Amino acid sequence: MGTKGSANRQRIIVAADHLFYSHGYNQTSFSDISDETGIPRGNFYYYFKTKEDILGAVVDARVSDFKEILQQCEKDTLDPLERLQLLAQFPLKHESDVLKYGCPIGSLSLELMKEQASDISQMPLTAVFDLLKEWVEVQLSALGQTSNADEIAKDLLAKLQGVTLIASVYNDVAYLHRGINDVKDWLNQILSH
Amino acid sequence: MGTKGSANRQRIIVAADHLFYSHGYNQTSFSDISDETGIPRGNFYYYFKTKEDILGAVVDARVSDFKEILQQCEKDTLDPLERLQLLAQFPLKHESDVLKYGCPIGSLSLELMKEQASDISQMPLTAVFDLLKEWVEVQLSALGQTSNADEIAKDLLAKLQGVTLIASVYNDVAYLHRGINDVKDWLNQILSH
DNA sequence: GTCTATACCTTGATAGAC
DNA sequence: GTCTATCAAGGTATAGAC
Repeated sequence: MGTKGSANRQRIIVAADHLFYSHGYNQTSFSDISDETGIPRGNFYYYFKTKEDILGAVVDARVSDFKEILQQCEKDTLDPLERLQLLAQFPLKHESDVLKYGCPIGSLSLELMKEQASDISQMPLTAVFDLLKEWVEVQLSALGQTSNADEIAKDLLAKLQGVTLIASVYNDVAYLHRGINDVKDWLNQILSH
Repeated sequence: MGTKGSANRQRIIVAADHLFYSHGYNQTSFSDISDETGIPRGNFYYYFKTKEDILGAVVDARVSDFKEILQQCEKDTLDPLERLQLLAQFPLKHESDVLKYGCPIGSLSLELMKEQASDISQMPLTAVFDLLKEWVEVQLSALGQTSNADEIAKDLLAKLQGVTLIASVYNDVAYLHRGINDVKDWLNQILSH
Protein backbone atom coordinates (compact mmCIF):
# COMPACT_ATOMS: atom_id res chain seq x y z
CA MET A 1 0.00 0.00 0.00
CA GLY A 2 1.07 3.60 -0.57
CA THR A 3 2.13 6.30 1.83
CA LYS A 4 -1.45 7.34 2.50
CA GLY A 5 -2.18 4.16 4.40
CA SER A 6 1.10 3.90 6.29
CA ALA A 7 0.72 2.55 9.80
CA ASN A 8 2.76 5.42 11.26
CA ARG A 9 0.72 7.97 9.39
CA GLN A 10 -2.41 6.42 10.80
CA ARG A 11 -1.02 6.45 14.34
CA ILE A 12 -0.20 10.14 13.99
CA ILE A 13 -3.74 10.89 12.88
CA VAL A 14 -5.29 8.95 15.75
CA ALA A 15 -3.06 10.62 18.34
CA ALA A 16 -3.63 14.07 16.84
CA ASP A 17 -7.37 13.46 16.83
CA HIS A 18 -7.35 12.74 20.56
CA LEU A 19 -5.05 15.65 21.37
CA PHE A 20 -6.89 18.19 19.21
CA TYR A 21 -9.99 17.23 21.17
CA SER A 22 -8.57 17.14 24.70
CA HIS A 23 -6.01 19.98 24.41
CA GLY A 24 -7.27 21.93 21.43
CA TYR A 25 -5.62 22.28 18.02
CA ASN A 26 -3.44 25.28 18.80
CA GLN A 27 -2.33 23.85 22.15
CA THR A 28 -1.27 20.55 20.61
CA SER A 29 2.41 20.58 19.67
CA PHE A 30 4.38 18.14 17.57
CA SER A 31 6.12 17.15 20.79
CA ASP A 32 2.76 16.14 22.26
CA ILE A 33 2.00 13.92 19.29
CA SER A 34 5.55 12.60 19.43
CA ASP A 35 5.18 11.71 23.09
CA GLU A 36 1.91 9.87 22.51
CA THR A 37 3.06 7.93 19.46
CA GLY A 38 6.74 7.47 20.15
CA ILE A 39 7.42 8.77 16.65
CA PRO A 40 10.13 11.50 16.60
CA ARG A 41 9.02 15.04 15.87
CA GLY A 42 11.12 15.42 12.76
CA ASN A 43 9.62 12.32 11.27
CA PHE A 44 6.16 13.84 10.91
CA TYR A 45 7.26 15.77 7.86
CA TYR A 46 7.69 12.59 5.93
CA TYR A 47 3.94 11.99 6.24
CA PHE A 48 2.63 15.59 6.37
CA LYS A 49 3.97 18.79 4.91
CA THR A 50 2.58 21.00 7.69
CA LYS A 51 0.54 21.01 10.86
CA GLU A 52 -2.48 22.13 8.87
CA ASP A 53 -2.14 19.00 6.77
CA ILE A 54 -2.44 16.92 9.94
CA LEU A 55 -5.54 18.91 10.82
CA GLY A 56 -6.97 18.18 7.39
CA ALA A 57 -6.31 14.48 7.84
CA VAL A 58 -7.95 14.54 11.26
CA VAL A 59 -11.03 16.27 9.87
CA ASP A 60 -11.19 13.67 7.10
CA ALA A 61 -10.93 10.90 9.68
CA ARG A 62 -13.75 12.41 11.70
CA VAL A 63 -15.93 12.66 8.63
CA SER A 64 -15.25 8.98 7.93
CA ASP A 65 -16.05 8.07 11.53
CA PHE A 66 -19.36 9.88 11.42
CA LYS A 67 -20.25 8.33 8.09
CA GLU A 68 -19.95 4.95 9.77
CA ILE A 69 -21.98 6.12 12.74
CA LEU A 70 -24.75 7.36 10.48
CA GLN A 71 -24.68 4.12 8.51
CA GLN A 72 -25.05 2.24 11.78
CA CYS A 73 -28.09 4.39 12.64
CA GLU A 74 -29.58 3.45 9.30
CA LYS A 75 -28.99 -0.22 10.00
CA ASP A 76 -30.43 -0.06 13.53
CA THR A 77 -33.84 1.16 12.40
CA LEU A 78 -35.71 1.99 9.22
CA ASP A 79 -37.87 4.64 10.88
CA PRO A 80 -36.38 8.09 10.11
CA LEU A 81 -37.71 9.52 13.37
CA GLU A 82 -36.02 6.78 15.36
CA ARG A 83 -32.84 7.37 13.40
CA LEU A 84 -32.87 11.02 14.42
CA GLN A 85 -33.41 9.99 18.02
CA LEU A 86 -30.38 7.71 17.80
CA LEU A 87 -28.29 10.58 16.48
CA ALA A 88 -29.55 12.90 19.21
CA GLN A 89 -28.53 10.53 21.99
CA PHE A 90 -25.14 9.80 20.47
CA PRO A 91 -23.26 12.21 22.79
CA LEU A 92 -24.29 10.00 25.72
CA LYS A 93 -22.00 7.29 24.36
CA HIS A 94 -19.05 9.58 25.06
CA GLU A 95 -20.50 11.08 28.19
CA SER A 96 -17.35 11.64 30.22
CA ASP A 97 -15.36 13.14 27.34
CA VAL A 98 -18.24 15.41 26.39
CA LEU A 99 -18.39 16.72 29.95
CA LYS A 100 -14.65 17.29 30.06
CA TYR A 101 -13.98 18.72 26.59
CA GLY A 102 -17.33 19.58 25.09
CA CYS A 103 -18.42 18.46 21.65
CA PRO A 104 -15.42 17.63 19.43
CA ILE A 105 -17.06 19.17 16.38
CA GLY A 106 -18.38 22.29 18.03
CA SER A 107 -15.28 23.05 20.05
CA LEU A 108 -12.92 22.59 17.10
CA SER A 109 -15.09 24.77 14.87
CA LEU A 110 -15.22 27.51 17.48
CA GLU A 111 -11.46 27.37 17.94
CA LEU A 112 -10.70 27.51 14.24
CA MET A 113 -13.17 30.25 13.35
CA LYS A 114 -11.04 32.63 15.40
CA GLU A 115 -8.53 34.62 13.41
CA GLN A 116 -5.50 32.41 12.87
CA ALA A 117 -1.93 33.33 11.99
CA SER A 118 -2.07 31.22 8.84
CA ASP A 119 -5.59 31.70 7.58
CA ILE A 120 -7.08 28.31 8.12
CA SER A 121 -10.62 29.49 7.52
CA GLN A 122 -10.65 27.99 4.06
CA MET A 123 -10.40 24.52 5.57
CA PRO A 124 -13.36 22.14 5.47
CA LEU A 125 -14.05 22.94 9.10
CA THR A 126 -17.76 22.53 8.70
CA ALA A 127 -17.32 19.24 6.86
CA VAL A 128 -18.64 17.19 9.77
CA PHE A 129 -21.47 19.63 10.44
CA ASP A 130 -22.39 19.52 6.77
CA LEU A 131 -22.39 15.73 6.76
CA LEU A 132 -24.67 15.56 9.79
CA LYS A 133 -26.95 18.30 8.55
CA GLU A 134 -27.46 16.68 5.15
CA TRP A 135 -28.14 13.30 6.72
CA VAL A 136 -30.71 14.86 9.04
CA GLU A 137 -32.36 16.54 6.06
CA VAL A 138 -32.63 13.19 4.29
CA GLN A 139 -34.41 11.69 7.29
CA LEU A 140 -36.70 14.70 7.49
CA SER A 141 -37.57 14.41 3.81
CA ALA A 142 -38.52 10.79 4.37
CA LEU A 143 -40.90 12.06 7.03
CA GLY A 144 -42.52 14.49 4.64
CA GLN A 145 -40.71 17.54 6.02
CA THR A 146 -39.31 18.89 2.80
CA SER A 147 -39.97 22.63 2.80
CA ASN A 148 -38.26 23.47 6.10
CA ALA A 149 -35.82 20.58 6.41
CA ASP A 150 -32.86 22.97 6.40
CA GLU A 151 -34.25 24.97 9.30
CA ILE A 152 -35.20 21.94 11.39
CA ALA A 153 -31.79 20.39 10.80
CA LYS A 154 -30.06 23.54 12.02
CA ASP A 155 -32.36 23.63 15.04
CA LEU A 156 -31.47 20.06 15.91
CA LEU A 157 -27.74 20.74 15.68
CA ALA A 158 -28.12 23.97 17.66
CA LYS A 159 -30.04 22.26 20.45
CA LEU A 160 -27.48 19.49 20.76
CA GLN A 161 -24.59 21.98 20.75
CA GLY A 162 -26.28 24.10 23.40
CA VAL A 163 -27.00 21.18 25.70
CA THR A 164 -23.51 19.73 25.45
CA LEU A 165 -21.86 23.12 25.98
CA ILE A 166 -23.84 23.98 29.12
CA ALA A 167 -23.50 20.45 30.46
CA SER A 168 -19.73 20.62 30.03
CA VAL A 169 -19.41 24.12 31.47
CA TYR A 170 -21.21 22.98 34.62
CA ASN A 171 -19.84 19.43 34.43
CA ASP A 172 -23.43 18.31 34.89
CA VAL A 173 -24.19 14.74 33.79
CA ALA A 174 -27.81 14.99 34.85
CA TYR A 175 -28.38 18.04 32.67
CA LEU A 176 -26.75 16.31 29.70
CA HIS A 177 -29.20 13.44 30.01
CA ARG A 178 -32.22 15.64 30.64
CA GLY A 179 -31.31 18.05 27.86
CA ILE A 180 -30.91 15.29 25.31
CA ASN A 181 -34.21 13.78 26.39
CA ASP A 182 -35.81 17.17 25.80
CA VAL A 183 -34.33 17.22 22.30
CA LYS A 184 -35.80 13.79 21.63
CA ASP A 185 -39.17 14.94 22.97
CA TRP A 186 -38.98 17.95 20.69
CA LEU A 187 -38.28 15.68 17.71
CA ASN A 188 -41.31 13.58 18.62
CA GLN A 189 -43.48 16.61 19.05
CA ILE A 190 -42.77 18.19 15.68
CA LEU A 191 -42.36 15.03 13.62
CA SER A 192 -44.75 12.40 14.95
CA HIS A 193 -47.80 11.96 12.73
CA MET B 1 -5.37 56.14 42.57
CA GLY B 2 -3.50 52.87 43.09
CA THR B 3 -1.95 50.50 40.60
CA LYS B 4 -5.21 48.64 40.15
CA GLY B 5 -6.81 51.54 38.34
CA SER B 6 -3.80 52.59 36.28
CA ALA B 7 -4.72 53.83 32.81
CA ASN B 8 -2.15 51.55 31.17
CA ARG B 9 -3.42 48.57 33.12
CA GLN B 10 -6.90 49.34 31.90
CA ARG B 11 -5.77 49.66 28.29
CA ILE B 12 -4.08 46.26 28.53
CA ILE B 13 -7.27 44.68 29.83
CA VAL B 14 -9.41 46.21 27.07
CA ALA B 15 -7.00 45.13 24.33
CA ALA B 16 -6.64 41.64 25.82
CA ASP B 17 -10.40 41.35 26.06
CA HIS B 18 -10.80 42.05 22.34
CA LEU B 19 -7.92 39.77 21.36
CA PHE B 20 -8.99 36.87 23.59
CA TYR B 21 -12.32 37.08 21.81
CA SER B 22 -11.20 37.48 18.20
CA HIS B 23 -8.03 35.34 18.32
CA GLY B 24 -8.60 33.14 21.33
CA TYR B 25 -6.72 33.19 24.64
CA ASN B 26 -3.94 30.79 23.69
CA GLN B 27 -3.41 32.44 20.31
CA THR B 28 -3.04 35.90 21.82
CA SER B 29 0.59 36.77 22.53
CA PHE B 30 2.05 39.60 24.53
CA SER B 31 3.28 41.01 21.24
CA ASP B 32 -0.30 41.18 19.99
CA ILE B 33 -1.38 43.13 23.05
CA SER B 34 1.72 45.28 22.74
CA ASP B 35 0.94 46.07 19.10
CA GLU B 36 -2.63 47.06 19.92
CA THR B 37 -1.81 49.21 22.95
CA GLY B 38 1.61 50.57 22.02
CA ILE B 39 2.80 49.47 25.47
CA PRO B 40 6.09 47.51 25.31
CA ARG B 41 5.90 43.78 26.04
CA GLY B 42 8.22 43.87 29.00
CA ASN B 43 6.10 46.48 30.66
CA PHE B 44 3.15 44.17 31.15
CA TYR B 45 4.85 42.55 34.09
CA TYR B 46 4.63 45.72 36.05
CA TYR B 47 0.85 45.43 35.98
CA PHE B 48 0.42 41.63 35.84
CA LYS B 49 2.58 38.83 37.17
CA THR B 50 1.59 36.39 34.44
CA LYS B 51 -0.59 35.90 31.40
CA GLU B 52 -3.11 34.07 33.55
CA ASP B 53 -3.40 37.19 35.67
CA ILE B 54 -4.38 39.14 32.58
CA LEU B 55 -6.98 36.49 31.86
CA GLY B 56 -8.32 36.86 35.37
CA ALA B 57 -8.58 40.62 34.94
CA VAL B 58 -10.37 40.16 31.61
CA VAL B 59 -12.88 37.77 33.17
CA ASP B 60 -13.46 40.27 35.97
CA ALA B 61 -14.01 43.00 33.40
CA ARG B 62 -16.52 40.89 31.53
CA VAL B 63 -18.40 40.16 34.73
CA SER B 64 -18.55 43.90 35.42
CA ASP B 65 -19.74 44.59 31.88
CA PHE B 66 -22.54 42.06 32.16
CA LYS B 67 -23.56 43.38 35.54
CA GLU B 68 -24.15 46.74 33.89
CA ILE B 69 -26.01 45.12 31.01
CA LEU B 70 -28.29 43.29 33.44
CA GLN B 71 -28.87 46.48 35.42
CA GLN B 72 -29.85 48.20 32.19
CA CYS B 73 -32.35 45.41 31.50
CA GLU B 74 -33.81 45.98 34.93
CA LYS B 75 -34.14 49.69 34.22
CA ASP B 76 -35.70 49.18 30.78
CA THR B 77 -38.66 47.23 32.11
CA LEU B 78 -40.10 45.99 35.37
CA ASP B 79 -41.67 42.90 33.81
CA PRO B 80 -39.39 39.89 34.48
CA LEU B 81 -40.54 38.17 31.29
CA GLU B 82 -39.65 41.22 29.22
CA ARG B 83 -36.31 41.39 30.99
CA LEU B 84 -35.56 37.82 29.95
CA GLN B 85 -36.53 38.69 26.38
CA LEU B 86 -34.12 41.60 26.45
CA LEU B 87 -31.34 39.32 27.61
CA ALA B 88 -32.19 36.75 24.95
CA GLN B 89 -31.92 39.26 22.13
CA PHE B 90 -28.71 40.78 23.47
CA PRO B 91 -26.46 38.86 21.01
CA LEU B 92 -28.15 40.74 18.16
CA LYS B 93 -26.47 43.91 19.40
CA HIS B 94 -23.12 42.36 18.52
CA GLU B 95 -24.35 40.55 15.47
CA SER B 96 -21.29 40.72 13.24
CA ASP B 97 -18.85 39.76 16.01
CA VAL B 98 -21.07 36.88 17.10
CA LEU B 99 -21.11 35.54 13.56
CA LYS B 100 -17.36 35.87 13.22
CA TYR B 101 -16.17 34.66 16.62
CA GLY B 102 -19.13 33.04 18.31
CA CYS B 103 -20.24 33.90 21.84
CA PRO B 104 -17.39 35.42 23.88
CA ILE B 105 -18.45 33.56 27.00
CA GLY B 106 -19.10 30.20 25.41
CA SER B 107 -16.03 30.18 23.20
CA LEU B 108 -13.68 31.19 26.02
CA SER B 109 -15.14 28.59 28.36
CA LEU B 110 -14.82 25.90 25.72
CA GLU B 111 -11.22 26.89 25.05
CA LEU B 112 -10.20 26.94 28.69
CA MET B 113 -11.92 23.71 29.69
CA LYS B 114 -9.39 21.89 27.51
CA GLU B 115 -6.36 20.58 29.35
CA GLN B 116 -3.92 23.44 29.67
CA ALA B 117 -0.16 23.39 30.26
CA SER B 118 -0.57 25.39 33.45
CA ASP B 119 -3.78 24.11 34.94
CA ILE B 120 -6.08 27.03 34.55
CA SER B 121 -9.19 25.04 35.38
CA GLN B 122 -9.38 26.51 38.84
CA MET B 123 -10.07 29.92 37.34
CA PRO B 124 -13.49 31.54 37.64
CA LEU B 125 -14.21 30.58 34.05
CA THR B 126 -17.88 30.14 34.67
CA ALA B 127 -18.11 33.46 36.50
CA VAL B 128 -20.05 35.13 33.70
CA PHE B 129 -22.27 32.11 33.17
CA ASP B 130 -22.98 32.02 36.89
CA LEU B 131 -23.86 35.71 36.93
CA LEU B 132 -26.29 35.34 34.04
CA LYS B 133 -27.80 32.16 35.41
CA GLU B 134 -28.46 33.63 38.83
CA TRP B 135 -30.00 36.76 37.33
CA VAL B 136 -32.26 34.63 35.16
CA GLU B 137 -33.30 32.65 38.21
CA VAL B 138 -34.23 35.85 40.02
CA GLN B 139 -36.49 36.88 37.15
CA LEU B 140 -38.01 33.40 37.05
CA SER B 141 -38.70 33.50 40.76
CA ALA B 142 -40.52 36.80 40.30
CA LEU B 143 -42.69 35.00 37.77
CA GLY B 144 -43.54 32.26 40.23
CA GLN B 145 -41.16 29.72 38.73
CA THR B 146 -39.31 28.76 41.86
CA SER B 147 -39.09 24.97 41.85
CA ASN B 148 -37.41 24.52 38.47
CA ALA B 149 -35.74 27.91 38.03
CA ASP B 150 -32.31 26.27 37.86
CA GLU B 151 -33.36 23.99 35.02
CA ILE B 152 -35.11 26.68 33.02
CA ALA B 153 -32.12 28.99 33.42
CA LYS B 154 -29.78 26.33 32.07
CA ASP B 155 -32.18 25.68 29.21
CA LEU B 156 -32.19 29.35 28.29
CA LEU B 157 -28.40 29.56 28.30
CA ALA B 158 -28.13 26.32 26.32
CA LYS B 159 -30.57 27.51 23.66
CA LEU B 160 -28.73 30.80 23.23
CA GLN B 161 -25.37 29.06 23.05
CA GLY B 162 -26.65 26.59 20.49
CA VAL B 163 -28.17 29.23 18.25
CA THR B 164 -25.10 31.47 18.30
CA LEU B 165 -22.75 28.54 17.66
CA ILE B 166 -24.65 27.22 14.65
CA ALA B 167 -25.23 30.72 13.30
CA SER B 168 -21.50 31.44 13.50
CA VAL B 169 -20.46 28.09 12.02
CA TYR B 170 -22.66 28.76 8.99
CA ASN B 171 -22.14 32.53 9.12
CA ASP B 172 -25.92 32.79 8.90
CA VAL B 173 -27.44 36.08 10.06
CA ALA B 174 -30.93 34.99 9.21
CA TYR B 175 -30.65 31.91 11.40
CA LEU B 176 -29.31 33.99 14.27
CA HIS B 177 -32.38 36.21 14.14
CA ARG B 178 -34.81 33.37 13.66
CA GLY B 179 -33.21 31.26 16.37
CA ILE B 180 -33.32 34.06 18.92
CA ASN B 181 -36.94 34.74 18.04
CA ASP B 182 -37.66 31.09 18.70
CA VAL B 183 -36.01 31.41 22.10
CA LYS B 184 -38.20 34.40 22.89
CA ASP B 185 -41.28 32.50 21.75
CA TRP B 186 -40.25 29.62 23.99
CA LEU B 187 -39.93 32.02 26.93
CA ASN B 188 -43.41 33.36 26.22
CA GLN B 189 -44.83 29.91 25.91
CA ILE B 190 -43.58 28.54 29.21
CA LEU B 191 -43.82 31.73 31.28
CA SER B 192 -46.83 33.72 30.10
CA HIS B 193 -49.76 33.46 32.45
C1' DG C 1 6.64 54.27 36.62
C1' DT C 2 8.30 53.46 32.07
C1' DC C 3 11.16 51.41 28.73
C1' DT C 4 15.09 48.43 26.52
C1' DA C 5 17.60 44.52 26.23
C1' DT C 6 17.78 39.99 26.74
C1' DA C 7 17.53 35.21 28.81
C1' DC C 8 15.51 30.87 28.16
C1' DC C 9 12.36 27.79 26.31
C1' DT C 10 9.27 25.71 22.85
C1' DT C 11 7.40 26.01 18.49
C1' DG C 12 7.01 24.35 13.53
C1' DA C 13 10.06 23.08 10.09
C1' DT C 14 14.63 21.51 7.53
C1' DA C 15 18.93 18.92 6.36
C1' DG C 16 21.22 15.12 5.97
C1' DA C 17 23.17 10.61 7.91
C1' DC C 18 21.90 5.89 7.94
C1' DG D 1 11.76 4.94 5.37
C1' DT D 2 13.51 6.18 9.77
C1' DC D 3 16.02 8.95 12.89
C1' DT D 4 19.12 12.82 14.91
C1' DA D 5 20.70 17.27 14.94
C1' DT D 6 19.64 21.64 14.21
C1' DC D 7 17.41 26.01 12.45
C1' DA D 8 14.96 30.45 12.77
C1' DA D 9 11.14 32.47 14.92
C1' DG D 10 8.31 33.50 18.45
C1' DG D 11 6.68 32.55 23.25
C1' DT D 12 6.73 34.11 28.34
C1' DA D 13 9.29 36.14 31.65
C1' DT D 14 13.31 38.81 33.95
C1' DA D 15 16.94 42.35 34.93
C1' DG D 16 18.17 46.61 35.17
C1' DA D 17 18.85 51.48 33.17
C1' DC D 18 16.48 55.75 33.13
